Amino acid sequence: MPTYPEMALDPTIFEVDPTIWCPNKPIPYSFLAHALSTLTTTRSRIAILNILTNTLRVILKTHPPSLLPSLYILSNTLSPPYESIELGLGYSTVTKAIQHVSGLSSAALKRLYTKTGDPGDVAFEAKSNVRTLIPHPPLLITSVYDSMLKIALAKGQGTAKQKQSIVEKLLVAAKGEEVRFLVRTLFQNLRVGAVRTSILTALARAMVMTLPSSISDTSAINLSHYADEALITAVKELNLTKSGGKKKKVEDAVDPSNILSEKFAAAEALIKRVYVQHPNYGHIARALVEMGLNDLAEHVPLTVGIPLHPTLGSPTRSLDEVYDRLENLAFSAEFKYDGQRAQIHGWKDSSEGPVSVKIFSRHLEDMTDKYPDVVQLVQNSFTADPELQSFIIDTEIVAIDPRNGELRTFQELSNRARKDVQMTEIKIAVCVFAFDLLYLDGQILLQEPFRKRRALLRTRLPPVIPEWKGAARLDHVRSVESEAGREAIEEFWQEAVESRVEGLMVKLLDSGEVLEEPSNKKGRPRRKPLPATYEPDKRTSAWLKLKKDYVTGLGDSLDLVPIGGWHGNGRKVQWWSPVLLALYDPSSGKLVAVCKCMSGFSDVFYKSMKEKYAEGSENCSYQNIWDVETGGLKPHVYFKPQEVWEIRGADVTISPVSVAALGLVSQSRGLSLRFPRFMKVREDKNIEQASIPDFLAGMYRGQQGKREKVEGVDDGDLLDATMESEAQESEADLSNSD
DNA sequence: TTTGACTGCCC
DNA sequence: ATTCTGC
DNA sequence: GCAGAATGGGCAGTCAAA
Repeated sequence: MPTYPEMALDPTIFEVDPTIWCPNKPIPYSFLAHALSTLTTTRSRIAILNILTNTLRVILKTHPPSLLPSLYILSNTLSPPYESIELGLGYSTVTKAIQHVSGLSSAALKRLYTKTGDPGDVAFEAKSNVRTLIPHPPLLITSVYDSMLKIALAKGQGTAKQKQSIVEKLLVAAKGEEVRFLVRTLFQNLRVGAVRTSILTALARAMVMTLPSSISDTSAINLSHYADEALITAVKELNLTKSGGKKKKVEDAVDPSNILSEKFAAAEALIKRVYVQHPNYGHIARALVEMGLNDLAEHVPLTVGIPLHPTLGSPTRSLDEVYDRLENLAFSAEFKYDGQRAQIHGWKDSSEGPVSVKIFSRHLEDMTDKYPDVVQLVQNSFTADPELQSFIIDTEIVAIDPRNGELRTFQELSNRARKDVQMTEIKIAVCVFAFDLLYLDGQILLQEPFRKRRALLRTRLPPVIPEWKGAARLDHVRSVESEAGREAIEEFWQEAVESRVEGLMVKLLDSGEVLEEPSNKKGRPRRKPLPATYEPDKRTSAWLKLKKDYVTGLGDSLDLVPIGGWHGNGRKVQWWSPVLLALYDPSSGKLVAVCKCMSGFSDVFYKSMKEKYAEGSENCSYQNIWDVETGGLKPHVYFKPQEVWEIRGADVTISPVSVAALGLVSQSRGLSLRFPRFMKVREDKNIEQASIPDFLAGMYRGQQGKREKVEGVDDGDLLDATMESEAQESEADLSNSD
């Protein structure tokens, strides 16, 4: 194994040695493992970016074909998100393989797991005692990636064994740190403090400093993107002397480190912008390796049929906060429906040609197969408007009652089949609530203000209610504009609270300026631009999500008793996480588990919890000695019940594992909580004063009671007998005995 | 053939 | 999804 | 304020075991 350099150096000081391997020889996986291992030694963002930048520079300089597999391994993916290639293995298969290769018992591995809280660390320790007799050729970055692909592509009977054997071969060949990161990669949880954003930042910096060795003809290259030798040397000298003496005052414009920073910033912005509009490392790596940073955005453009990262909203806790943040700028308040985010692409390659449709999820998975009814709807829109050539819309797909369009729950939408769905087999009807238009007839609209995008959406893609009741509908989200006055907005919010939507999305209509948050006390307040453009991948302040769940006194709040816990993973390895929580059932005097909870605890609270319920103390047992009912939830340890916590959730759900309130709503299923999180300790309550099953059942019924018609389409047609009976059946499934 | 463990992905 | 933490 | 990490309920789909 070669001796690897110190990776955390400032990139101007780090020397890329092109002879570290034979020129153009594939790069050993041990190099990547070395880099990943170095990453885990620091939490400094600067150091992390240095390590990643230097790693990618070495790859660009010595073996550009290794760039793409390296990007996949670093980002814990195998393919672009919209091409679903999944490993299909997890704890069970990998643990079996580790067991087989290390020869350790399953109990010994469990002990290691409890101690380290990381499967990679378990494998590392397990294998550290194993002496391999036969020397193995070194693993290569490319060969590791190819093995992963092989695992992912295995299909059908007998594949579990096949996958396990590939994993075992990898583990046998892996040495030292390679074992740790190989296993973390197989678990798709690298935990090195760097995910997509850092990788893209480092890729940009690496490109600025290192022209890939694959670009031989530099005459066609615009070198202004890059830092030349002289600049790098100048910054290096500054960096080397900086620590010793005082930095000499230089004009900003000629300060070499400023010039380099600016080149970095420009390349980072470019690569990030390109990636979020066209999230495909393969296309980006190819363009970079062949043509460098030149015209990257033109080589890898936003493309109909390839998803872009959606804009996200910032959580907001009250209407007051909304007005505080947007001041007097015009906004639209929209219903936030409880369904599934969907980015829908529709296009014709020629005016007579067939219509192509793709439907992508919030995380850019291709779910076209799940919604043939929506595909049909889109195709009909093209038929209805022969002028239409292409579009990308942002929508929420919501389950509806096919008879009248009433909204149904998220849980009902979840019941839809996902693969190879045939039109004739659809059981859950949907409405597509469109709220944004990103692309129309070959024009990218991201830079247009929301008011304009929305106007185009409304005129070019009008609502559709097909004749057949089970067909997908198209509608626009219901909204009220700030121009209608605060009272109208309050009223609209009230309507949202009382109906089956999650709350409101408040969106800036025109680009403007707002007061910057007074982050440091002495800085005087400044105006900061707030664009109303579509910002892929950003949690923007121009979109505020106001969920009733966030607003104090509106969400569902329960007082529950902690009755057990699990050993935490990763950074929570020394604490109990998650914690099992229970209702108090006065009729039996027993505590009944409702849900697990891991959100809302501060580190300080975790520490005190671990002290109070210390392993081996009288408050903590491996057996269920306090006789609590946990249903399908089996914690590692049981707590002596003694306190009450306020727990908040967004909804009450019918649960396949919970036995809380069993028999009150359904004969066979209990109730649980969606998005549970810890609010505070109820010092004033003892465990007999915790919430009871009747209370939880009442909350569930309250939710079900909200059946007002809330969407905008009016529809008084006759009922379709078939769909009606099906709808009632599915409702019976959910809300009553089964 | 049915059941159940496991995985991936919605929120 | 939600939430907390370090930079 | 960003970036990262650690996890929630619950569904369909896949494959192995019963």
